[in-house]
Amino acid sequence: MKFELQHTDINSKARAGKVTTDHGEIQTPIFMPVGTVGSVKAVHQRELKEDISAQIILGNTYHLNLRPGIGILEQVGGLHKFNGWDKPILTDSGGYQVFSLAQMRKLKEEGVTFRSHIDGSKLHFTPENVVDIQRSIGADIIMALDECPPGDSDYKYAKSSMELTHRWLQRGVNHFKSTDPKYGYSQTFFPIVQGAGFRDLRKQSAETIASHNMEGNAIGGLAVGEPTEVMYEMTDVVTDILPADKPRYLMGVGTPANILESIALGVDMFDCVMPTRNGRNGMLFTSEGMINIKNKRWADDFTPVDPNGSCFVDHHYSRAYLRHLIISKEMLGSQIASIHNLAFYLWLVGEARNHIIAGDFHQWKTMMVKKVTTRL
RNA sequence: GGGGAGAUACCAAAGUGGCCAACUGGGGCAGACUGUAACUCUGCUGGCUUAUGCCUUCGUAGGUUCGAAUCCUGCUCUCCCCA
Repeated sequence: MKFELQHTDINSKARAGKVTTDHGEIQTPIFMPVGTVGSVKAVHQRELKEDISAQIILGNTYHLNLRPGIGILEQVGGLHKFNGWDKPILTDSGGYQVFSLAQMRKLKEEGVTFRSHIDGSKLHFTPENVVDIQRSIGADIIMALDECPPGDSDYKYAKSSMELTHRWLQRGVNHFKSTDPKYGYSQTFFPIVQGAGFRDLRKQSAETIASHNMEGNAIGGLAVGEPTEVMYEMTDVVTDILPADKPRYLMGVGTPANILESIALGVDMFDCVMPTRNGRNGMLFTSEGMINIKNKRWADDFTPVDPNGSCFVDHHYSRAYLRHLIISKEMLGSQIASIHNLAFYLWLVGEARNHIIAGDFHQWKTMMVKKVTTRL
């Protein structure tokens, strides 16, 4: 993987860059649609490419390991072959499941044991075997196994959790360096900053992560219950330390406003389930504000889903029709809403990039944050 | 023509003397959702007003009772079975 830093904003820490992988280039800042089980829910690959202009998508180690299982993925030659997505794929390590499936896991120095949410069977993840699994999945970008502690963790817990993540990181890096890609293209490995809501821990973690000198770095453990200002503050602290010549990935974030603010703080890569999940639940993000399409006021609004939108569904369908579909729980509703939201997210980061390059990012962002947080 | 069952809030359906403004589900109206256990979850859904308050409601008209959606009588309507 290669990263080229192309422009840096004068009035903020925003950057425009280019990541190059064996599966193609990624223009940053970028948003990466989440496809947990190898599928961006309700969206097919041609739509991802042509309507949404996605440049990279996510998969998840925990979920893909359960289904279809590593055997199948190795047999077919990796996830790209399996799901028909020939652009880059990044896989999360299962660190988020340490947080989201907290009731069904046990943390130990060695690793983490999950109770499968599907059949209750035991799964053991270590910093080493999640590298193996991600190599088998064929991810272009492999994430380190981390512990993602809740946003309201106290200092003592946050510190010991961070230290565990750091020890795991060393093991993960060692293992990554001693193993090879399985399918003939290169894979890279991103470590993850932790430290919950504490500046000194975040600082310490960012320094530790940076010292491993990997090709890119991630910021984890944010947007997990802490106040938004804390999230920005932590991001700010961390991006001051992480090297400028490597991409920075803020994991799991976020709302359109979160993304704009974080771009201004020097983040290059984002992923979030919000455009897809909230879309399925009837929430649309647009350049003029947020729409709860289930609200009665849209029942007879026969204007386009998003007149400013860039993709087919935005102009082909009306708000009234989309509301009808979502309320009737029709699959097409989920599809339209997901495609629209993802296309908007990709448009948003693309515009951010254009404005960074043009030099007026800061004022554009200020205006855009206002719009995007409006409720229509 | 004979016999039987039933009418409860927008719909369906519990409740068969006080704990009933009335279970529950659907529908409706809002809200939530941030590295996806999520096409999911939460709240409200008679009126006034928001209170340990009042008023009006369980087909309809009366009655019994301290007290009725619940018991009795008349009426209206619906459904099922047999002719």
